Amino acid sequence: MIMDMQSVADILRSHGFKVTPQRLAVYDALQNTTEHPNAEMLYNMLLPRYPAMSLATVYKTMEIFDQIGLAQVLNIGEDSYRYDARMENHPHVRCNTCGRVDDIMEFEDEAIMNQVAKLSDYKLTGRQLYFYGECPKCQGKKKKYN
Amino acid sequence: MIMDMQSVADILRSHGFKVTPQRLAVYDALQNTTEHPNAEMLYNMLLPRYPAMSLATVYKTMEIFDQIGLAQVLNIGEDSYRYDARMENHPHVRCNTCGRVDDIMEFEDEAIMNQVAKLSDYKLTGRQLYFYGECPKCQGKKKKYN
DNA sequence: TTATTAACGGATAATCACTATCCATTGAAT
DNA sequence: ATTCAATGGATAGTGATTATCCGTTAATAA
Repeated sequence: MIMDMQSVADILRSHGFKVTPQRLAVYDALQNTTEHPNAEMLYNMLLPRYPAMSLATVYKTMEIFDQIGLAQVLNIGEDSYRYDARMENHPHVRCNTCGRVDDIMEFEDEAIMNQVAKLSDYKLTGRQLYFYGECPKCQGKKKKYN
Repeated sequence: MIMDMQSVADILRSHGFKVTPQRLAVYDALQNTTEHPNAEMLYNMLLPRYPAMSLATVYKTMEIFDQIGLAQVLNIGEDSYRYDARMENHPHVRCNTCGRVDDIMEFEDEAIMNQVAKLSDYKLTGRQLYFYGECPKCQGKKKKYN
């Protein structure tokens, strides 16, 4: 769960990818935020320290991270993908008012998987569970999204 | 759950939208398929009978249906949206091999909603549950997606 | 340490699903 | 039947993501 830069470098190399300052910087930025940034948010987070950073590099890096299991891609029903460095499969909640996306950790989903497997006849390999509502701070405000 | 064309017409009118042959045709096509088509699939389904149909009309119609509760929009992690005329909230499963998307009906999700509400402090209003795996026909074949 | 080279980063063009715009046509209220 | 705002179709525009190109760099070997 905790992933230091040495481990990230090892995983990159073990999959035949080079270890570059940009890739480590992207990983570091993603790991040190809880806001599930999209590519542009990551780009803007990195720009102050890496003025030469390119948005294309962020996309290419995230594609690699997704491939080799260093990040997962979220499709929360917005116009862009969001990224998450937490690799344990867990549900997400988005606030319809402020747009923030939170992790739901410690969610027990084995019962769900069994129920779905039984109802569907599929051999299940993954899942994405998204919930929508009002976050604690926004309850009572007027909706902005959806 | 069963929605005849008269009811569709009434719902459109009651929301201030006009009833047009195109809108009824789109609804009819969507209701009579189980494959969760995206806009282009719907467009191609309609083309033989409505040669003047426009892809833009499909998109505009689906946006209205989504607004007034005649269809729901799915984000299954593909490059396009899929649509579903079944309005009861229910999970979906996509086959990683053939790409088909199936409904999971009769899924009991009250326990999940309660669990998530407790873990998140959100006031929940909706959810989208997506599962991935191999459909019965594809089990044993080699993966095509993801 | 240097040489070599395939992979990489950055800039930018291209792609493609979706949306906005424009205008002739049409549903529906009078 | 008349009127007119809403609509459909054609098409241009948008914006997130991807592909391309080329000078640079990480990694391996000399």
